[in-house]
Amino acid sequence: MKSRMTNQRLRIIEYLKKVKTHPTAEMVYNEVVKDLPSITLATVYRNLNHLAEQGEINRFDVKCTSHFDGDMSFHQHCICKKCGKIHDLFEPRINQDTMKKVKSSNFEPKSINILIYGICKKCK
Amino acid sequence: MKSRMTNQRLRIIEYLKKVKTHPTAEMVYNEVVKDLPSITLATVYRNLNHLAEQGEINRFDVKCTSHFDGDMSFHQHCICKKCGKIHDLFEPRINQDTMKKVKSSNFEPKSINILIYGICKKCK
DNA sequence: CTTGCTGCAAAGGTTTTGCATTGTT
DNA sequence: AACAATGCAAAACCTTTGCAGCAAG
Repeated sequence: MKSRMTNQRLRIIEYLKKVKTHPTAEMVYNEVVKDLPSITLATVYRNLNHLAEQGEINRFDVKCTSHFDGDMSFHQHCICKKCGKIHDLFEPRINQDTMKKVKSSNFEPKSINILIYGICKKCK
Repeated sequence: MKSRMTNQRLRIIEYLKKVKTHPTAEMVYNEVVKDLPSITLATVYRNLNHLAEQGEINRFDVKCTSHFDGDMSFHQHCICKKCGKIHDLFEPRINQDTMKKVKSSNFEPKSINILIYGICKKCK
């Protein structure tokens, strides 16, 4: 099936590529609805799923909630168990090494999610 | 609060330490209920949460569903986008390196989840 | 005997879906 | 003109919670 670029999809992409947070579907909705008052959560979900499917954005799940990341560069996510904040760690080597090992195990990787749970420096 | 070892908890731990799959709460329930017919899903959830909290088992979320792993050794999970199966990859170095980098960034890690999405060798 | 744990049932939160309509290409 | 995408409302799913009774320490 061929993709069509709608206003809704465009705004969602723009927003995700702009922010450095890792918003949930609802957070994306809350932002995008400011410009497109008629958009619905269902549309946001359908677009996020579509974009993740296409490899345009990254998704990772924390406690039964998906988070979306417009930054497709190799990095990691540190999730604080106390405050819940998600911090980026930029160590591309780790993902590259993982890629290499995975490939040589005969698994064809499409995306890699590295999540570290713990306590952030503010909370400790 | 002090932990108590109940029959329910014991069976759940035994099951998770034994299997090499990465069952969801429902899968754990379906197994454990065979021995303990009166156990409920709620109890399974409460125990899984408790055990994960205590660092006795590992949890990772895929598509709004938690999976639990009794194997606490450093390894990675490859998730096939076609058949949904989760395969283990044993490359402890990757987790060790990640640990080191995270610590030097001043984040105190408790657990690390490395999830690789892609296509398994059977499916391609 | 204290209080953590369980079973039950109900509720909460996130995500998906059917359908008629709209809007891209 | 095709058919992908949308809005709306309802449903599907997974997970948590309040409460009274039970049982481990």
